[in-house]
Amino acid sequence: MYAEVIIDISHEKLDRPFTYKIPARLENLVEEGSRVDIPFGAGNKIITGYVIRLTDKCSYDPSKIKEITDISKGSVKADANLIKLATFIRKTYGSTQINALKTVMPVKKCVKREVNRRVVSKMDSNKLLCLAEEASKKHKNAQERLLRELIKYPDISYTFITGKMNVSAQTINSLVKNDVIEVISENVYRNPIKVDRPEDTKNILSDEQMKIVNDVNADIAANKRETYLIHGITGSGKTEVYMHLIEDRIKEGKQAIMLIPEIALTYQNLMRFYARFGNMVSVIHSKMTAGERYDQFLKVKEGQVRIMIGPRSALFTPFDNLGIVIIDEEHESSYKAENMPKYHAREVAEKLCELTNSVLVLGSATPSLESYYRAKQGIYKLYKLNSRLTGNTLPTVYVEDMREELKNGNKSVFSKRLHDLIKDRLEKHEQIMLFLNRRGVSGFVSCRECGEVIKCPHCDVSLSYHKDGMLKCHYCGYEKPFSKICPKCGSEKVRGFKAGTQMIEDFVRKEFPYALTLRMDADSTKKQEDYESILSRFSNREADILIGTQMIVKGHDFKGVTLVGIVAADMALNSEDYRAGERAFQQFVQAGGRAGRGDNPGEVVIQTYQPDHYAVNYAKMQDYEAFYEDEIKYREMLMYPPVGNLLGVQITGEDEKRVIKLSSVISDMIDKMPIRKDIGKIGPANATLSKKCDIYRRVIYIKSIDYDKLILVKDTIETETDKFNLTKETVMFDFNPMSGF
DNA sequence: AGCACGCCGACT
DNA sequence: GTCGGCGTGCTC
Repeated sequence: MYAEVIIDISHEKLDRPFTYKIPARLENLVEEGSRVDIPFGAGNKIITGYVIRLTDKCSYDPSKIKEITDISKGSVKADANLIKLATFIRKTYGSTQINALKTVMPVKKCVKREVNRRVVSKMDSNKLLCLAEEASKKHKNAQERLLRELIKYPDISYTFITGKMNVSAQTINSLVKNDVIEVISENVYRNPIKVDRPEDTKNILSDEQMKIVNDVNADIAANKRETYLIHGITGSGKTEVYMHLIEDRIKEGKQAIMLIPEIALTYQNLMRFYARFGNMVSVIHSKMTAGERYDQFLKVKEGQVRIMIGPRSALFTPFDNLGIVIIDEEHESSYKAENMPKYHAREVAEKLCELTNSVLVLGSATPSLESYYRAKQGIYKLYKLNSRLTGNTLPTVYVEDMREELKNGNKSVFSKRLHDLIKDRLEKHEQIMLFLNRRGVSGFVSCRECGEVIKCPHCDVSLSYHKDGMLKCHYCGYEKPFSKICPKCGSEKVRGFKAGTQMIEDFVRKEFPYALTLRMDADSTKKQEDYESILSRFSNREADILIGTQMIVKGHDFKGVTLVGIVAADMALNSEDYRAGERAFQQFVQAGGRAGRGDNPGEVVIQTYQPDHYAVNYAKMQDYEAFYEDEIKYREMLMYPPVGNLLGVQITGEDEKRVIKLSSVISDMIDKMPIRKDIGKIGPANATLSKKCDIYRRVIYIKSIDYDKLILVKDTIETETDKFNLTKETVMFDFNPMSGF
């Protein structure tokens, strides 16, 4: 017997099956999906590979065929469906076979828990100095170095000592023995969510909810496999529908996968599932180690776990009898993978359901254009949940024209209405959320004399001013002290334009000194715990106002919030890629969904310089349908997804001239292709972020009605550029990108 | 990706 | 006459 093996080296030239002989002792142990150790290359180096097929004859010179060494220890074989899924991913998103396999395979990597070790001094500095001098006399150089460092910093990270300071673990241990220092280890990752079971509040379904559950169940009973899109406004009880559908599949002896955006993977959101289903539920999240994730998959294999909840990777849970896949907040961009293979969870889920004869349920308050388009075409079945369960009305939305405010002499960041409403809510002790867009989160620094903007030397972005007197780059972390002197004209007129969450916080403090504020952005939430603690503090009403970026929009329920302010809506409207309108509309509606989830009705204020923008208008009316009709016309006209398809080609490298040259060579290549007349080309041009961490970035976009033509374009570019043997430049592809490069 | 084979320059 | 540079090609 022979096995076709994909080897674990990610290179196009090796991206094909290699045939190996199965030795007699492994005869019945090697199966499709097994992870095996194999000798490879002239040096017969042992590497791992994945068996994708078993066969009894081989088309290769038998004398050259080698034997499989062994089945990899600690591996779980992937079932045939996962391999088919990998093949689908390889074809659709153009990655290597091994990368596709690796994304779907339950692999046990290092079991080691990631820990953060610190060395802490147990002595005061005088004692340390004595010890250091003593060590010096005895020529214990390493010990002396460490002791002197400890005088300055009594708390140093372990890796810094063994790495940068070049002090061995031996030295550290001897100091630990003498009770001079101690080593403290702490887990970097938070513990998997603990289960205590609150009361299960199984709600009686409304007629709208009941209809969905009944329809889906009827289809399944009739052995019809459909995809359902639930368009339900925020607070309309989608989760209850999901739970009923899952429960019914469990009763049939089947299993369920539910995807939720990473950001919504919080304790409070998961509690309801634990309450209803107990330890049948398992959760994976991105902060888990590969080992922890693998353990969850083991529990699945043992049959303990029947419901998996998690981000897009939960799709690859090795269930043997899957019945349903649910994708909540299906419009979320986090369902698209950001590194290779750049798959979209919705599309992969569709394929998975087809392979396993499962049903797919998508839910969102603001469906993606893709899904709604399919629903309109009758590919998906569309359902609406139009009433909020608590009977609350939708929030009132005000659009404030900031040009008018300026004309009326209001130079503050808040319009009169927002200012008055904040004051009103503070008096009533109700909570407020203020949003700012991700882009432009931080203020920039420029010279008032010549207009020079201080930029990062490594990236094409302006540096932002921080309270500690430093200028920082949000992309590469570069920082330098702030200086008043302009590097270009030499004047002393360099000033910061604060435009971020910090500025809003300062402004609120000045304007409403008695209000308690919390701020949430990339700076204040370095660690996951910070993020969660801010949210729970706000939820416990420890603050009146939460100021943040997009991250606070998503799926969090704060009962006390009755006012939401979108301080600068324009940043969402004015980004250049074709999804800007869709994203802006989604953000406005989702933000509005945060207001008035408790007993009091909510109000939303959108501040903008473009009050007539269609996304603003439809958000004001809370009219998804009308927004869709407008947006789809624009996509149709320009053949953008979901009507057409788009391939992003990104060319990156350190040498700007070479990158420009390569991008135009690739552009010419495309022009010479026989199918040129069937496809559209945009570019080459600089990427939106034209330089990041000293890497120059250029992009070309290809438009085509036919997805397969894009695959052809990608394959052609790949094989052609392969011939150049590029070492310094890289070419990357993104099918139907979610955002511009 | 890694490793071997192979064909040219500066050294004992 | 030899050691070693890394260009080209193959890996079941």
